[in-house]
Amino acid sequence: MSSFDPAVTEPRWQAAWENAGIFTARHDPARPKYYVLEMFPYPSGRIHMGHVRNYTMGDVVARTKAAQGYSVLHPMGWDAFGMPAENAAMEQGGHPADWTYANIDQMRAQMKPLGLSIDWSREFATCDPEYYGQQQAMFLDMLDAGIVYRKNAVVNWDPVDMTVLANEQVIDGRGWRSGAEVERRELTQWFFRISDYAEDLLTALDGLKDWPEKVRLMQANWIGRSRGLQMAFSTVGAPEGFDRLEVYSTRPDTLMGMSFAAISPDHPLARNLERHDPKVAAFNAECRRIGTSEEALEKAEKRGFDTGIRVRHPFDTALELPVYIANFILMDYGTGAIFGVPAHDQRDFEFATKYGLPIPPVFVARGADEAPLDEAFVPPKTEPVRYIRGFAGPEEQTGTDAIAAAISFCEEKGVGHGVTQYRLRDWGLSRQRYWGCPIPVVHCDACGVVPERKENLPIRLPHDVTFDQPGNPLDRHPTWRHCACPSCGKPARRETDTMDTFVDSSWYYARFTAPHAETPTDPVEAEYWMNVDQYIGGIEHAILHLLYSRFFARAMHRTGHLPAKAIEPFNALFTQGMVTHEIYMTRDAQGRPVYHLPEDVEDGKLKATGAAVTVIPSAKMSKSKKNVVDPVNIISQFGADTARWFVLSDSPPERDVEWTSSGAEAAFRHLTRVHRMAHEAAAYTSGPHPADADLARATHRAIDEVTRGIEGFAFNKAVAALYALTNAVQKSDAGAEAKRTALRTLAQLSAPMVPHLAEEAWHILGGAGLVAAAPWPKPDPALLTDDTVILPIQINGKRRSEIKVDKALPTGDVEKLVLADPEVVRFLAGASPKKLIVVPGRIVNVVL
RNA sequence: GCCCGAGUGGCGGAACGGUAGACGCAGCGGAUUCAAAAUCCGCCGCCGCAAGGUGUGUGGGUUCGAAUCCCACCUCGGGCACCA
Repeated sequence: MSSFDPAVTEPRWQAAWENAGIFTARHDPARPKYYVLEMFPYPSGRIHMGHVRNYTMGDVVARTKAAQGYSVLHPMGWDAFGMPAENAAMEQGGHPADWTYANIDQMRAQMKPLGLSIDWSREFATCDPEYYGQQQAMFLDMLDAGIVYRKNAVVNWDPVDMTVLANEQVIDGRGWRSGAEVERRELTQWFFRISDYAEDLLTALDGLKDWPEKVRLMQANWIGRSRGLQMAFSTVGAPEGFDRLEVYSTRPDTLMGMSFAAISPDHPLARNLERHDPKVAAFNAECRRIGTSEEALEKAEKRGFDTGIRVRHPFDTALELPVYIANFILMDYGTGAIFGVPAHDQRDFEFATKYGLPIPPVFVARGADEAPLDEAFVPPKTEPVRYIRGFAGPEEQTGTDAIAAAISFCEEKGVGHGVTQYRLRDWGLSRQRYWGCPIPVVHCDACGVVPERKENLPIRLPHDVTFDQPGNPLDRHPTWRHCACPSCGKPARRETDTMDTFVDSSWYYARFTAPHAETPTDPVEAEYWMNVDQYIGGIEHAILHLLYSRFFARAMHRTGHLPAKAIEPFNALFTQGMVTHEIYMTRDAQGRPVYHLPEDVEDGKLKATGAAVTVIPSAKMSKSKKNVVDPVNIISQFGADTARWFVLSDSPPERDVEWTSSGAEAAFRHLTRVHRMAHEAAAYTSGPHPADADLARATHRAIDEVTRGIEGFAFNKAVAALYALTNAVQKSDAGAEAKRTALRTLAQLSAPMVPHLAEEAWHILGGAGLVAAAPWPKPDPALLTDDTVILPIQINGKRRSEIKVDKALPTGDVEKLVLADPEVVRFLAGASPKKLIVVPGRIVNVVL
């Protein structure tokens, strides 16, 4: 009997699959198709356990669907543009393209031993000119269709490095390299009109039945539809042209509780004032140092600057209220100006407290009297409250009703009008960086902004660039930006901004259906393969990537690149958890923490020195904490099947899984056991046995549980069912043929998870052909049900006894048996029960 | 700060509102072995000799019955528009 040696068998079966060509996606109109996609990786250079988990899950689905008779598309590619390649070029020299393609080669070489059922013939990288050229073609179509436009927007500007910084490069308001205080700068940038699709993107969420509810909720909140009042205050003492101040509020019912107005530091009025008043300029500059991220703005201490300007209250024009510039007002939302109602908004409350403004309550809880507040009173809008400073609708009403009444009232009085607003902002796609898809437009002194001609695509990135100085190398390239105007032919300049990498990942799923087409998509292939039937990736992409992809599919449809059915490109979504590991730490002489790789630690001690390590609870694997397990090492030690089996075991896929060496060893042990059992069963000689029927039952129960586990994305439960079947075969007295049959089924059911071992076992047990090509087993319903059932008996909700009854026994007979049960008799002590609840086939509860 | 999740034995977890702890890990006992490894068999929430009690982050509530539903809170994680 040969021993279990994955290092030998895994490459052998991978070669067998390749020779059979069974993973090549085939456009076969006679068969239903199934498109499985995992979020493609960024080519960092090394795969990590998170990748293994993600791709193994997709592989389980792909292999199961293939066995169930679908024509499966399961592709792989690379999200290859982005900042890390430029950072590497700056830090280590070299070129982003060389770095990226070398990383791709390494990662592909690390992935192939996993034995994934991927159609590698469809592989591409988003930095391939063949890919980004088609992206440029779509950009031009979208420009033509009015989906793309230019406007000014703020960026983080590092005044020392003279470069634009990403939010993650701004640390405590300073540039990560230069340490200089970051400024906000306005640049003219390209935008997608995603906000035009806000309503559709919101309402269509209801149709995404196979998406996690939490993702739909997060997207709905992100889009943030609100109904409110837009109105103008007349101003006193404002500069010319600012005699009115437009505000938007979702709580117009609280208008009588207003004690100030506030505008964004980027509001036109604030900008006007700062030109004449150095104090305003200084305050605004201070605000702009917070950066551009909403998180930073919200967390910053609330500060304001009294402009001296006043606004008149629309319902009491004698009342004049101060206008502040405030650092927490966003220019992008509403009109960039608000009226502050401190009694019913916590931010306004803090602001009013700080600046000594009045806090008049508009409403109080039902039955309560007006009293000074020590925090804002913000009950749910659905809760009825009593309005003491209301002006529309009854005294007692819900916030929702009061808002509607306030809008109607204001519209009647001509004070303002009801509007529907969205929090969702247009998608800025311009990046002042080299390693991205060039935006295919030309700036001509005579013709303005001119789209490049499609026949000139792709506009390729120049290779001869350097990263020895900060800023965008495209800007300082000696020749690249000089070109002829596509319209008038005179000398002109190329756009040197490139596209946000979210653009690249917003349509790769469509490109996989025809990766080498001469147009962005091939209508015939897109029609057959779209949509993605199952998309799998991290929850961190719940909002941006998925929302952008949903928008882009709509934009592609409008420009003729996708069929109507593909505007929601992902039929089903699954978001998987992270792979975590304990962190091992010691301290150096200065008391600073020093982290250690798991492979250098044994029994809580460093292998090298024997020093005890501090164990910090599990966290996401990260290089800085060194709590990483390299899949390459695991594969060389145990084989790919062990890594695959581990990441599917124990934890539910949507939750984090903690990697432990004992778990990996257990996985390996289990696979070894199955291998050994296959050999033993193959050598068995014994006739039929009465236990054969029980084993068949166990087998069919496993078919049922594993199939439901896989289809319900509960791989951990499928794994548990496979353990149970393995145990059942081991303990069974069944005859040789019955055991072989059970083990062949075990091999089939295991094949999506541990495909190499499954092939090996299938082969040993005399299965025909490849198990990867064998049809998925179906459970026999007759073998799934039991005639008798154990019925637990509760007394006052506590389990006290049980009876074994025929499943079909009428409730009346069950009641008689229950009342005769010794435990029940003992508890009743002669009395009769108050109530007797029989849930047929499940439980009995006796209420005393 | 705002939005969204998650919390069950020593550990990972299982459980249509119906026997809490399936399955795995660790641990303990036994078989096999000259011995060990490997393997196999059994036990295993906590308190208790037992009877029994108790138990799903905390505190309330709904229900014949709550890990599951509702309210409040605590802790941890994801996202916050230029990280991917």
